[in-house]
Amino acid sequence: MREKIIEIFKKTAPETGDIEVSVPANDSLGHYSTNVAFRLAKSQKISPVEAGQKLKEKIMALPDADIFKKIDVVNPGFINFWLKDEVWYGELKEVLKRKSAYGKSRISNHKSNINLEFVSANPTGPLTMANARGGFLGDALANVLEFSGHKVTREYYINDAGNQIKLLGESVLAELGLMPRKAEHYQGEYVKEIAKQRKQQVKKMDREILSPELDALSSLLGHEVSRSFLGEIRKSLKNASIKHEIWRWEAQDIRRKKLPEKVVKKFEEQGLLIEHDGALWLKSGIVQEKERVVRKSSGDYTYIAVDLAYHLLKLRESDLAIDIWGADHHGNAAPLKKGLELLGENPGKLHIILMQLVRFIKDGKEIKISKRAGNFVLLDDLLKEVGADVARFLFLMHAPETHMDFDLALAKERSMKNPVYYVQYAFVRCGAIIQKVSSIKYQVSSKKNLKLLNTTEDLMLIRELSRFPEMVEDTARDYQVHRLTRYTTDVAKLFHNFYEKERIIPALRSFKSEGGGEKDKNLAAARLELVKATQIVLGNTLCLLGVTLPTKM
RNA sequence: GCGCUUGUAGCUCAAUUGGAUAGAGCGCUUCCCUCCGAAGGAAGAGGUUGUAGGUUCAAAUCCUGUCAAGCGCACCA
Repeated sequence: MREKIIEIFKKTAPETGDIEVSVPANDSLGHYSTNVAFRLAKSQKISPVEAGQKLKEKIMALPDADIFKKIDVVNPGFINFWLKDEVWYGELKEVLKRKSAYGKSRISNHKSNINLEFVSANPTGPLTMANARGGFLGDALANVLEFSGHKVTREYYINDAGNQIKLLGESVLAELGLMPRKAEHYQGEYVKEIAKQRKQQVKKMDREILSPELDALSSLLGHEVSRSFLGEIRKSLKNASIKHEIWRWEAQDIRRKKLPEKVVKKFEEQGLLIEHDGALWLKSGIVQEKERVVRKSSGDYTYIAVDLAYHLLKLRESDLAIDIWGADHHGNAAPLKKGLELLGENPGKLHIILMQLVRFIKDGKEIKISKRAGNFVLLDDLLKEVGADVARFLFLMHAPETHMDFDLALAKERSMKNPVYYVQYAFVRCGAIIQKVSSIKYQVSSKKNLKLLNTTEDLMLIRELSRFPEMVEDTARDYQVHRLTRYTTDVAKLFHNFYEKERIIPALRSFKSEGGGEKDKNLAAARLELVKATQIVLGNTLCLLGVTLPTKM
C-alpha cells in the first residue's frame, strides 16, 4: 500500500527525493499521510499548504490516482490520503492468495549476503539468562532478513583460545588442590561439579605430561572442559529454538591460519606501530586516545588483533556483517571499526547492535549474574521457569537499547494475562472458528463477496493486516524486531474486537425464519475469509519471531 | 576523571527515526457471557516526556548545561 503511494510521488514529484509515508494515529487524518510538502515548501519558498495543494492537483491528474477515495491537504501542511475500499479488499485477497508467503519480499535486487553473529558466549560455562536476549533477537532477526529475501548466515563465534580457557583449566586444578587458587579463577558450583567429574582424567593427564608444566596442563584441561561446555550450550540453544549454522573457532579458524599476524603486518607497513618492552603497540590516537597493544611481549596476539582478523574475514565473505553484542562490550566497537578502516575495509559494512543488559528481578531483588563468581542463573532454568514462548516474546517486545527489567515472578505469575497468550489466544480463536465452520452445513450464494465487509471493525482489521509487508520491510532495514512483536498485539487487539462484535457461526447456521437472510449469510462467509487472513498474518508474524502457534490453549 | 547507553502514567515499556490530540499492557474504578472459548470486550481515572536553556512551521526525539541510573576505560577476552 505504502509502496503504491511512494510510486505515485516518484512520478509526480521526483524532485522531492526519498518520501516518507506514515500511518497517522487517527483515522480522521487519513489512512496514510506524508510530510513532503514541508520540504518542498522550503526549496520553493512557498507555504507548505500551497505546496501540498500543487502536489495534490498533480496527483489527481494521474490515472493511478483512482486508488484514492480522498486526498486532503491540511494545516500545517500534511497531505492525507484515503484509499478506496476496493483497494483494501484487493490486499485482503492478496493475503488469502499468498498465505504463508504473504509479506515475503519479491524485490530481488536488494538481496545481500548477510553474516549475522550472535550469542557467541565463551565456552567457559553454561549459557545464562544474560545470553537469552541476544539469542532470541539474533534468531528472530535472521528470520526477518531471510523473509525479506536476503541470504543470511547465522554464526556463533567460539573464543576457544587465549587466557580464559587456561583460566578455566586452572580453576579446575585449583578446585582439586593441585595449584593455589587465584582471584580471577572461575568459581561456583559448576566448577566444583566439573572437578569432581574430571578427577580421574586429570590424574591421568598429570602423569602423561612428563614434565608436568602447570600451564600446559591447565590449557589442555581448559580445552577439554570448554568442549564439553559447548555441547551443553548447543543443547540449551536448541531448547530455546535458537538456530546457528556456522560455528567458527578462534583457535582453528583465525589463529592457526595466522590471520592476526597479517593484521599486525599491515599496521606495521603503514608505520602505525611502536615497540615498548618487546610488545607491539598501536600508536596513541589511532584507534583510541591511549596506545594499545596488538602483540604481547610473549608473542601472543591481543584481543583486538584477533578480532580485527576475524571481522576482516567475515566482511570478505559477505556484503554485510551484523554483530549482536551485550552493552558490556560497547567499548570495543569504535576501535574495531577504526581498525577495519585502517586495514582498507569499509567499516560501514559492519553493523553492531548493542543490546543493553537485562536486570533480572526475583522477589523484588536483583539477581546478579556473573560467570566468574559462579552465581548465575541458567538459560535452561529460565525456559523451564517461564516457558520458551513467554521468555522470547517478553524479550522481543523491547527495543535493544532499553535497560529492561525482567521480573521472573511476574512473567510466571501473570502468565495468563501475558501478552504472548493474548496474541496466541487470538490465533487460536481464528483456528477454532475455521475448524467449527468446516463441520457445519450451510449454503451461501457467494463465499467471497468481500465488499460486504464494511463495518469499522472489519475495515480496521483489514488495514492492519495489510500493513504486514511494510512492517517486515521496515524491520529488515532498521533491525528493530520489537516492531513486529508490538504489531502482533495490535492485530490481536483488533481481532478480539472484531470477534466480540460480529458472530459468524450463528449467522451461517440461522434459518430464514429466524431473520437470517441471504445477505447475512454472505456477510458471515466474507467475515470467515477475514478470519482466515488474520490467522495467516498472525501466524506469519509469530513464525518470524519464533513463537509457537498453538491449536488450543 | 573520561567515554557509551538510558531517564516517558503507580509499575513494565511503545511512539513509524523531527510530525498532527504522547500510546499499550499490568495495577485501580465501573459495566458486558441464553450467543464461534470471558486466557475476551466496553467505559473511566492516571503525563509540565528527570531538569534548565537553545535550534524551527513542528521537539519525548536534534544541540548545550545539569541531575540520576546501567555499562565500559588491561601485555583479559
